[in-house]
This record gives sequence, structure tokens and C-alpha cells, in this order.
Amino acid sequence: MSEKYDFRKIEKKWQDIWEKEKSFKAAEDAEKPKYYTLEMYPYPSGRIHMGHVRNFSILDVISRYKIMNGYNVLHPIGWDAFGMPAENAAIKEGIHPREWTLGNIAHMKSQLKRLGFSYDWSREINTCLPEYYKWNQWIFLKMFERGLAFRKKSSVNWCPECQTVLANEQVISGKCWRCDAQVEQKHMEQWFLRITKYADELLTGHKQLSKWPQNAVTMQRNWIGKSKGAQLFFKVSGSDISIETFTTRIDTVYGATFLVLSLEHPLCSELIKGSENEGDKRRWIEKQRNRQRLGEEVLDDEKEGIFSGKTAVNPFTNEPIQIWIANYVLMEYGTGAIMAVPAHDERDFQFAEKYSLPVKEVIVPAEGAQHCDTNGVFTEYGKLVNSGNYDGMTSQQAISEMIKYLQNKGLGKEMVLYRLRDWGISRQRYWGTPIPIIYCKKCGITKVPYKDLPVTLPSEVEFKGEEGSPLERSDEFVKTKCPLCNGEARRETDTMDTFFDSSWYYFRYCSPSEENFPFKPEKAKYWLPVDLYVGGVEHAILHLIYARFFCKVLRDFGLTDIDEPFPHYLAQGMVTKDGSAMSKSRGNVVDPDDMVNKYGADTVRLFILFAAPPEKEFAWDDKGIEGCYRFLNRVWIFFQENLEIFEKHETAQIDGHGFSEEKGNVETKMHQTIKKVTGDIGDRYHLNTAISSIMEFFNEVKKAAPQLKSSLSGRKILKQSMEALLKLLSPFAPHISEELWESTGHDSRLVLSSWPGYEPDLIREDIVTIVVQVNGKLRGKFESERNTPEEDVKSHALSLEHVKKYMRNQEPKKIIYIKNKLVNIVI
RNA sequence: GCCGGGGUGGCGGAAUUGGUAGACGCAAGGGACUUAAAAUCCCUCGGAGGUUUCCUCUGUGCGGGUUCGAGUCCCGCCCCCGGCACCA
Repeated sequence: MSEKYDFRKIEKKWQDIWEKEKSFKAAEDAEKPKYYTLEMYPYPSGRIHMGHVRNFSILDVISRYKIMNGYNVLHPIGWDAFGMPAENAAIKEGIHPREWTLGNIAHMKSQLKRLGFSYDWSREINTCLPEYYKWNQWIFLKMFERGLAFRKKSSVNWCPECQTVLANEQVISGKCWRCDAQVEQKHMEQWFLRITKYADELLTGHKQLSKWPQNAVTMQRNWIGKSKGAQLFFKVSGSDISIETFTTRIDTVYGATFLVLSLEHPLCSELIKGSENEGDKRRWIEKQRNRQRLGEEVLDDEKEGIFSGKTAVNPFTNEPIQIWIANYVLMEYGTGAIMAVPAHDERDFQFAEKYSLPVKEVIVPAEGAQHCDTNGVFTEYGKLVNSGNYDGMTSQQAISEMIKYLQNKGLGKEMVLYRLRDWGISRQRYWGTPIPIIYCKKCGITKVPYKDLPVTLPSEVEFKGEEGSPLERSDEFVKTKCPLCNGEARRETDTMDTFFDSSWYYFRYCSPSEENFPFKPEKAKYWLPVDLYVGGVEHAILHLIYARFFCKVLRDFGLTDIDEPFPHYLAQGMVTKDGSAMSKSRGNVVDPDDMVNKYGADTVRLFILFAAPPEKEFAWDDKGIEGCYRFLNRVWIFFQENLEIFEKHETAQIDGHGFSEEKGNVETKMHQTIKKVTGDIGDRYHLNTAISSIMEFFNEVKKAAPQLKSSLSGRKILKQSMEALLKLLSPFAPHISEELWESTGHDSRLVLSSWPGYEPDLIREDIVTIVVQVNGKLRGKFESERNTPEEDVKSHALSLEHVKKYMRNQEPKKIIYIKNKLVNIVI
């Protein structure tokens, strides 16, 4: 009798065979079209979670599908192995970060293998090994030589919990992206990468990203935040100081009734010098600065400021205006000083009201134009009034005229500003790539010579969780010789942000053991760009923007000629349970291992792709997975019961029977299903509907099987259908498909067989269903040959009993006819 | 507040170009098999109603509109999710 579906045995068997036969090893081959599929490489936290399983399953289906379609597929995997959790484990449990990380990787690797993903394991990379991070250092030095990596003292984001500096992109609503602690501001000297140099290209490059989800592009665009405006200087009365401001609304300049400086503005101190209550003012500024440094939020009605005691001259009105210092102007954006136009800016208005400063209206809504005020303040473009020569102009006209005037008079100029700031990469932590720089008292900041790379992490260090990096306390590491004068020198002890590692790892996969360069340019030329990149959208303004930046930098180094690394990015949705993301604290975590043990990898993969399209949220359902398990069991049993169909003597026989309806239906369904699944995977990435159609097809085959078996040609169709079914199912549930492929007498590997094609003739596209409506409501339908003449279709439609009933003997006023689709009778 | 994306049965979701709303699966209910249960198989399954093998009306967040025909397009609202948030 039939054998039970033993997924444990089957899955292990095929994983071993694929590994032994190197089924997924990728090699450059100029004859074949290449296809590079990539998932965001995982952080080795200890265990694979359902989010990984979903991400990797999506890409595994695409990879296997592309292999079967004749592509030379590169589908690599590796580890984002540097980072805080390893160091925290060291502090808490006394285990070395390296040991912790390598142990986690070993475990997670075995989990991935059990899921049967089609990785080329020979290309595995691990960023915490010197073989990898040496090239971080190499890239850093090249950037340093070109002024793209530089040191700067500035106000930086400090996470008191992680005891390290964070990049702006890593501060989410004032909190640390990793630990959620309130971020503080510190003044420190740090290493930065000049991403702002590429701001404009990062923006224009979005044009090449038509296959990105819109929201990811929008998030990046907002993050880069380009705004066009004007720089304008204000002369301080009775001194030769000028205050530089930036405004996007130079058209409102006649309404600029005061100036506001940020608390951190370098001129604050000088302006208040010698003024009334100078001491009080200094104390006030200090108090406010402290609040800001602790990351305290300032609400709308908490706008506060002080009058500096000085005035400046509005260069357009030539009137004196007061200079204030206030907590609502940011130092980090623009020039740290603004011209305040309370009549046309909501924030300036709030401030002016609070301190009874003058408000002067200079813009009125254009006649007849619809407009809306923000809290009673007109902030839109309009028509100028009270603006001297500019009266009557539109805002747009005034902006260009006024900029011309500024430039002629040397008062300022046109200016473009970005919200994006340079990327701070220094981290005061141990478990990261050492920054290859040496400080010498005599020679200053010096590069570590290329021949001395990599600068490796010392292994004998103490992890105590005290402030400062463990590297600082390692004499072995810090003490060194200056490469220029050979004198006593000190190494940089900051390590790199781990986003540095992930900014170029997709290049490394192309030649993972290359020893002279970060990667071999010819190999990268063959494989890149990545044809399909899959990962969570939470990295839209972190990893995805950094990686685009690095790609352009590496291009400018001459190592690649691509502008964009990921022309097609698919943002997969979250995996949730009971309405929220899976997390330990909520106790709603489903462990992939448990599911694989209970149902097998094929079922887990099938289910996680079945219940929602890839880009949407996926709600885990303990009962839902049972449905997929039942489906695979039904397939298994069906094959066991019909194996005799595949016996040799069956093949070359002639059909002795006449037309069989079942036979035709199943054959049609087979070709329709092949077409549907091909489109769903290859064009739409709708893996859930692909699975639905496979299930539908199987249900029909199963139902028709007894009848098909009664005729020879029926048996032939049944055999074809069963083979097609295995091929269609194989990217989703590769183990069971491969096993059944073998047990139906095939010597070749299913994984390397070709994707089934469909015959347009056999899809029976020649038969169409004509829908008949009366006054737009469905009243009947019938089958008709494609391209039946219009008159015949109409008269057939009118002859239907049901249709006649609704026409109530009336003459149709009009008959809408859509070829091969529909007849709508209007009465 | 600004910028994105959504709202379809009890649930996850289908409907690809304006043309049969609810595919596929889950849950639920009924039945078969069984001493019994599990497993499996079959049937029903948006709502209301009726003369109940079938038929009618109604139905895709709400209100309008365009159209022979709207889940799909347009206008106005409501709600949910995500991102940014004094960016001058």
C-alpha cells in the first residue's frame, strides 16, 4: 500500500543531494543570461525568525524559478556579523563577541540548511572576519585620500544606553534605533563620510528606481530634503558682523520683522556681550541648551527666546529689526539663523505673539484663488503687498527678481540646501571594523599603510560595560609606531558603524575570496546590478541609502560602472501574530524550528508564501498552516496511488477512444495554470495566487483522475498533468517535488529541469465566455467561439430565455457589445 | 501638521486593462466511514427574502458623480497603518 509522507526523511535526503551535487553553485557564464537575487543578509542574533523565513522563501522561489527558466542565477548568503548585541553578550555572559557570533552563525546556518534554500554556500561571507573587514579599511583609506572620509568636531547623537555615537539615520523620533533610549547631544570629534557630496545624485538617481515601492523612494527623498531658496545677510547695527540666513521665501522679506538665532549659534555670545542682564541671558541660554542636549522635546507653545539686545537692518526695508535667540531654531539645518516673517510663517507667528513682536503682512492670496490658512497664518504663495517695487508681483516672480537683486548688491545669493547630513561612522565600541588611522604627535593624522592592512581587533580585551571602548584600554592595540617618522604613536580606537559593512557586501559576493581588491571588477561587471533585492522597508533611509551612496563612490573609484546597485527592490511585509509584530516581550513568537519539526520545511515555505502577497503584512495563523500541510499530504497520497501511470509500457500507446470531455478540460486547465503561475511568479511576484492556482489545478486533476485513467489518451494527459504539477510546485516545495519526480521514474533532477511551457492553442483561448447583461445586470452567459461575428453573438444573447424574461417584450434601446466578452442590452 | 499606503464574508486574501465580486485556504455547520475517536472523504457557507433542484432584491468604509456598466475612474468626507515632524 501507499507510503506515508515522511517529510523528515525526504527533506534531509534532498538537502544532502543538492549539497553533494553542488546544484546551486554559481559560475560566470557568458553564454547564459545572469540573474542576481539577493536578500538583506541577516544579523546573527542567535536564531532564524519568521521574518527571515518569509524574506528568504520569497527569494528562493524566484531563484529556483529563474534557474528553471535558463538563467545563470547567483543567490548568495552571508552574515552581518559585527554589532552591539555580541558585545552586550560579552559584558553580560563573559563570552567573547567572536565566539558568540561564530556560534550563532553555525546554528543559524544549520537552520537555513534545513529550510532547503538554494544558496551558493561557497560564497558565504562573514563581515567580522579580517578577510572581509580588511576591505572596509581599504575603502575607508581610499575615501580618506579623496576627502570623502574626514574628521570633524560637532554635535553628535549619543546613546547613553549603547555608550556610543549614532548616525542621524539611526535616531528614530529622538530615540536610539536599537535600544529605544532617549538620544542625547554631545560635542565630539568624529569620523564622517561625505554622503552630502552625493545628495543630488542620490535624488536624481531615483529616476532609475521605477521598480522600487513608492514609499521607499518617498522616504529617501524626504530624508535628503532638497530645498531651493536664498542666502541673505543681515548687517548688525553698530558693528561689522553680518548674520547669514537661509530662506525659501525671500518673497516675504519685507515682512521680516526680527531675526532669530539658534541657541548653539556661534554669534550668540558676542551679540549679548555688554547688554543688559548679560549674566541672566547667559544662564538662560545654558539652561535651554542642556534641555536640548538631553533630547527634550519642545512643544509648539513652549517656544521661548530672549532679546539679544542688538538689532540688524532689513536690507530691503532698511528698517532696524531686533535680533532674538530662541529654542525653536535648529543649528544643524541651514545657517542656524532665520529671518522671521510672523505674518506668513506659523512658527514665527506663535513666537511674535508671545513676545509682542511686530507682524507685517506682505502677501495676499491671489485674486479668486482658493487658499487655506494654517492657524490663521497665510503661508502659501500669493501676491505681494507692502513690498516697495515688488508690489503686485506673484510670489514666484518676486523670488526670482529678489534673488537677482541680492546677487547684484552682494547681499546674498541663490542657495540650495539639503536636510541630509554627513554620515557619522565612528562608534566607541569594540565589535566593529577598526578605523585604520594612526595619530602621531609629530606627523598628525596618518593612514595605516595599505600593506599593513588589516588592522585586526585584539582578542585579549576586557568587557566590563564601562564608558569608553575596550580598545582604548588595550595597550597592545593602541600603542604603535608612526608609519612616517617611526616615532611613538597611537591608533584610532573608534570602530566603524556596521552599516559600512553592509554598504558594499553585494559586491563582495561576486568574488568572495578576492585578495587584491574588495572585489574583482570583471566579476562584478558580470553579476551586478542585483536583479532583485528583497528586505524590510525599515532600512529605506539606513542601509538602502548608504548602499546607493557606496555604489556611486566605488564607481568613482573606477571599480564598477553601475550607478544603482538595486534597480528592483521588493519590500516584504512584516510577519505578525494576533495583530502585532512577533516579539519576545509580547510572547507571540512562532519559532521556525518548531514548525519545521512539526510540518516540514516544504509546508512552512508554502504557507508563509500562500496567505498574503509578499509586500503585505503576513498574519501567522496556527490553523492556516495545517491547510498547507493537508495539501502536500493530498498531493503525496495522490501520487502514491497513481504511480502506475508512469510505468514504462504506458508511454507510446495510441488512444482508442473518442473525445473525452474530462480529458479536454484537464488539458486546458493544465495549460491555463502553467500560464497563470508563470505570470504570477515571473511578472507580478504574486506568489500567493500562484499557489492558489496550483491548488485549484491539483483539485481538478484529482477529481478527473478516475475517469482519465479509463482511456489511454486520458492516461497520457494525467501523466502530463502530474509532471507539470511537480514542476510548478517545485520552487515552493522543492523537497517533496523532487522526491515525487524521482519516484515517477525520472533520472534527472527536477531542480535543474526546465520550467513548463504552455500551448496557447490548448489553453482554449478559442472558447470565450460571453456575459449577457440587461441594463448592466448579469442575466446570463454562454460559451462561444472566439471572434464569432457580432451579429451571431447578439442574437444568441437575445435568444436566452432568462434574458427574454427581463426584456419583457420590449425592444432594446441600445446593445453594448464588447468583443469576446460581453453583451449588455439596454431597454 | 506634512508625505506615502490601505479599507472587499466570521478570518487571511482573490478579482492583472472599467466588464461574471468573494478564486484558493482557514474557521464554522451538516453528512459518510468507524464500536468510538482521530485522520480522511462529500455537501453547505456575504446578507435579507421567496412560490426553495431554483429565483429575487441587496452588498466591496461613507456621501455624491462619470459610464450601457464602478471594488476598480473623478470630487468630498470618515477611519486604520507606516514614515517624517519646529527643516525656515
